[in-house]
Amino acid sequence: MNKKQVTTEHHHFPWDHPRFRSWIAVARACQLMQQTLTRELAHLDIKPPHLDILINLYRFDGITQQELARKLLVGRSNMSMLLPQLEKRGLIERRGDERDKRVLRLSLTPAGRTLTEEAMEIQTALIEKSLTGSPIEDCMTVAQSMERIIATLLKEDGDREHGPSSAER
Amino acid sequence: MNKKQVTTEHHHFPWDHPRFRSWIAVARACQLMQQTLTRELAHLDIKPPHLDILINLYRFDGITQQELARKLLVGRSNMSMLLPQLEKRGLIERRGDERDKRVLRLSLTPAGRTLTEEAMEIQTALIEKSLTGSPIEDCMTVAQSMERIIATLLKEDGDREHGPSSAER
DNA sequence: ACATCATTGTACAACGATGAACAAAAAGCA
DNA sequence: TGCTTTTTGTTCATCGTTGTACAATGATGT
Repeated sequence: MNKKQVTTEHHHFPWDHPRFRSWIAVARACQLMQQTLTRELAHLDIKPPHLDILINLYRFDGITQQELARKLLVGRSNMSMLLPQLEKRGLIERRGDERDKRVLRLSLTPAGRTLTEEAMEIQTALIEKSLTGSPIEDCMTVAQSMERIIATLLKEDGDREHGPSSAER
Repeated sequence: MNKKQVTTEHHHFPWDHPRFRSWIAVARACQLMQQTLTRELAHLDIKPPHLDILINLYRFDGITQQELARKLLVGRSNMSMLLPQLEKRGLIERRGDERDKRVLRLSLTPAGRTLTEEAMEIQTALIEKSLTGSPIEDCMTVAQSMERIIATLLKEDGDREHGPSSAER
């Protein structure tokens, strides 16, 4: 009687679906990771959104606000709110492009680069610590699944709006 | 010289770490899923946070605000802001417990239950559609990895605060 | 050249999430 | 009993995110 007499696979409730349960776990893990990162980043006086920006400037010097927003999957207005803060703190610079006077090209200051390296170290350590329980091959499986999901969602998402997106980060 | 003379595995940059790249994919997938769900839920006039609440009331009738907040991994104040909205819309009820006059016990109204079922259908469909590219066994691997991450983060997280947490959702 | 449309960044109002401070009720302990 | 501590929920200020509307600039087409 320990099979609960459930012989059908009707899945009356969402939480009986294996994919649903999987995704809930993903969402909760993400939420927790974000909260933990927020705490561990606190003494640098930055938050995950700022770090996302800094890392992208670290990789892609001279990027524009538009491109940055697209990589981070956020709206342009978001960048217009956050970037002036980082600029006032002397972490980034915004220079207008001469050939296209609409765009602002972004780059890290030396102080910004130093801070970014410290913050990336913290983030990397946190991720390593959280994922040491999972073998590398499992991580690759996870990555593949997530890439597929991203591709699926981005397809119907990109159709409706901002043109061809990449979001490679 | 196109191998950049890097023969070691030193991983100078975070994005060279396989676990780091895996996690970035997870975070981006989560972000996209949330945005997509927000859009598909729009015509019901609710957002993912509301749905999270409703689903938990659907499963755990008579739960308190504190318990609900702990399951959702958010602060109590958050519930104090959101629940009155849902109550005014006639989707939930809040009745004071007689034996403990501090707590408010939450339950869905018939209208709330109906709406929750509609919303869950939308969410389930979205998840199924996004994950059909991944075989069930991969989903199970993902779920296991995420559970491990949740356990790891919750351990050091629960130490600092609210006592024993479960967050089973 | 001129009109039209698209793109880039900003301003603003609305909303969800957070942490701190607070009041009320309960629990623990002398 | 009376005191302290804990728990539960609320209030408030702050912050990140979104969508809309807008101005400036560039691109396109006639």
